[in-house]
Amino acid sequence: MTVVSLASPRRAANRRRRAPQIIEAAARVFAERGFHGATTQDIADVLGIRQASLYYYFSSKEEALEIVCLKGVEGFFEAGKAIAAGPGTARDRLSLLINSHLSPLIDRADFVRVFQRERQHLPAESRKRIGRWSRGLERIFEDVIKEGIAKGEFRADLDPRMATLAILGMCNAASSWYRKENAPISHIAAEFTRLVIDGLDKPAAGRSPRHR
Amino acid sequence: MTVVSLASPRRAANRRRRAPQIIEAAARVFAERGFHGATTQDIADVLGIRQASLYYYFSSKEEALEIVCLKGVEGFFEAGKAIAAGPGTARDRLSLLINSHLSPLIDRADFVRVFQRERQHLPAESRKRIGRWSRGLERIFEDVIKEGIAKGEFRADLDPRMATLAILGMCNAASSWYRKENAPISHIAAEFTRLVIDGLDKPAAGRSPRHR
DNA sequence: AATTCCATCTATTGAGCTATAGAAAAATAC
DNA sequence: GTATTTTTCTATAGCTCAATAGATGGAATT
Repeated sequence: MTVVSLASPRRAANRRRRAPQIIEAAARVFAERGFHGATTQDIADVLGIRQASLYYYFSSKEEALEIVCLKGVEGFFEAGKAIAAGPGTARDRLSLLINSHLSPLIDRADFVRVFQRERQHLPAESRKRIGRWSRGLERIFEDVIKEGIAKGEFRADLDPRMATLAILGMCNAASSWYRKENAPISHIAAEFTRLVIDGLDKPAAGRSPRHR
Repeated sequence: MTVVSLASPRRAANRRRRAPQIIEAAARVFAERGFHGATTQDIADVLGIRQASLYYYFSSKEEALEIVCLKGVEGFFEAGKAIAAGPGTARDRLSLLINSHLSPLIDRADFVRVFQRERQHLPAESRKRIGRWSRGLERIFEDVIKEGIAKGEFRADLDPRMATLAILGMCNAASSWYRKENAPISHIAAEFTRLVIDGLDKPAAGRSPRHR
């Protein structure tokens, strides 16, 4: 009978260290050239290994894309749900949502970018699964906005769907310019929040600030 | 000596009718699958002709992409410049800019989408040329916002660069959802404008509306 | 009717890419 | 230090795709 050798701690650790490097390289290359524009050779070049060696870590290019996309959304949804269900005014929670939506750019920009732009090229199965999360996140924003309207914090004549799409579009776009602009995420989030809540307009003189 | 026969009106007209169809098919396919994900066979299928026949109309797939991208920006910049230089308050002009930026979605959505997402795959030469237009458009928005601040219409504590990127991101994102949402462009533009100028916040009771 | 020109077709080349098979080397265990 | 397991390598099969060359049929021209 075959003795199934338990993976030794050290071996498992090695692999656990290597696999993420492979996926990070894939994320970088996919982010730069797009899924179909990138070759597995490009990924191997980043790592300094042979193209075929990659297939020890994933069994197809599409699987690599799926792993990258998963890392691009994971956390997003849970964090959002917690914020939406948490305490505070709709304003407060919307502000936190914007922050939470932007902060993965700090350390996972390539993953987020790939998730945003390349998930359409996933095989139907995983695309649907990931699409569900995405729509879930939309709803979280939309519900907070609706609540804000219902509670009289936000304008009643607002189209909450449009507002949601506007805010998400604004945040998502940041993934494509935030490197070039080198503004800290905290600043971007603060400006976005203020813009969304108060607008560009200057309050007329002699009035007290509405909040804060 | 060779007699160069002038293109007959009818023939020229035929070609003038056909070439745009070819490019429209390319736009559709590029928009759907991305430049590298799309094959020339896909384009030919839309038109019901053979793959090789396309090369009568363009000399490479990249050239087709360039033509599509050009149709995706043409007009944008001129229209924006005219609005920015025109009459009205900064508020008014910003509103017009948002409108003008969204309206090509009505009849050129695929072209706009391809311009936004696939222009990175153009050869260096044309990518730079098109990038220049794009940055020009950013400046138009940014200048109007700066003017609004200078004239006291907009908040003085605003970061005009962030505001510009926020507004453009918001508008550009519309190309990826406006078909599904079936809201008329005029409504989207109106909601976006209001959001950007006034924000989500409900003015405190007892105050007069700030404008309009 | 003969000729010229246009649009599309058939056929094919050649390059580039993913993925597999099996060998080699490196790391780890006994 | 020998055996085992993990990781990477070489080699290549098999496919897809962009692009070229030259033929064909029909419309327009003379």
